[in-house]
Amino acid sequence: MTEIEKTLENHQVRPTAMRILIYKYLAEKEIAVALTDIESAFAKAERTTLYRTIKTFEENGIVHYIEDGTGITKYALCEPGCNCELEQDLHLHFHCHNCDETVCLTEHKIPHINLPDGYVAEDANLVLKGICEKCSGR
Amino acid sequence: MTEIEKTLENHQVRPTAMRILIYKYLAEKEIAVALTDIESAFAKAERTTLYRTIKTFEENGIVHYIEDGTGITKYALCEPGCNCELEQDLHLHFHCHNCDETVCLTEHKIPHINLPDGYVAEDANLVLKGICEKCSGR
DNA sequence: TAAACCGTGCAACGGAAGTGCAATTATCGT
DNA sequence: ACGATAATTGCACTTCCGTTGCACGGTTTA
Repeated sequence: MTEIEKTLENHQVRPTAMRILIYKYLAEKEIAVALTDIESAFAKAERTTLYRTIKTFEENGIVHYIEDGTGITKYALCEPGCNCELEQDLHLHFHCHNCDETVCLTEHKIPHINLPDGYVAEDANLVLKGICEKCSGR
Repeated sequence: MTEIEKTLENHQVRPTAMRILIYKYLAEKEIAVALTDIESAFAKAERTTLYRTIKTFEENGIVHYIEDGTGITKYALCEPGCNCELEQDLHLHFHCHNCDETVCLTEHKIPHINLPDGYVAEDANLVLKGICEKCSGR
């Protein structure tokens, strides 16, 4: 049994061929991917299957989804031990408007914000936008 | 000439009847509104007209759009003197998952973040999610 | 082994965003 | 005041993405 299969089982996800392939794809990509990206990578597979696979991954804490402001939901593998539900675990994301890629900046957490009375924050989403490392030419 | 008409002209937008109505609607609402909200408020008007009106408003700095993570673009009037293009002018937004309303917290600015080398941030979007003042019962 | 369950494929739906074009309305120069 | 011109609006249609229902097939479990 491979590492990937173990990982999937650890998250109560049965390691089918499709799921292993998609997991591998996500692991190789260093950026957040949209459903359409996975579709073009796996042109032979059904759109629905990919959709439900990523949905299963999400529900079982294998990936987290990212709203980068493009209106298209993207996904990225959770870090080992990441707990996306807790506010202090929330990292920020960077969206490059040149290459349209979104990356997780896992080491950068969202700073705590003091809200007005009556507001209770349970979640947060911070997306910085601009030019990424690759496109800025360093 | 009313205040609203003056405001529109200040932003190089011709004050048509439709636009004045929509501006008034936005001004009365204290929360960010989606296109569909405007549609239901102005059921008699054409969807496209509303769409293009809000687009015009946006291009001329009358409203700014908000990505609150629901996948639906929302809009809110800019504060007088607000300059949404400058990073230091970016305020944050709060989305309540109970009433599904999004409010601008204009007095709360997005804190500055130090990015890794090569990344150039030009814009930012921060949405806090939870229970709003109205729904938390204070 | 039969039954239950889960994953996958196929088809179709629905909402939201966007476009092209014709018709109407407002603006401007003369 | 009038026609030319440009901006605004209405209508029809398209596209894209996310989502669901249903049926088939393989796998697991009693």
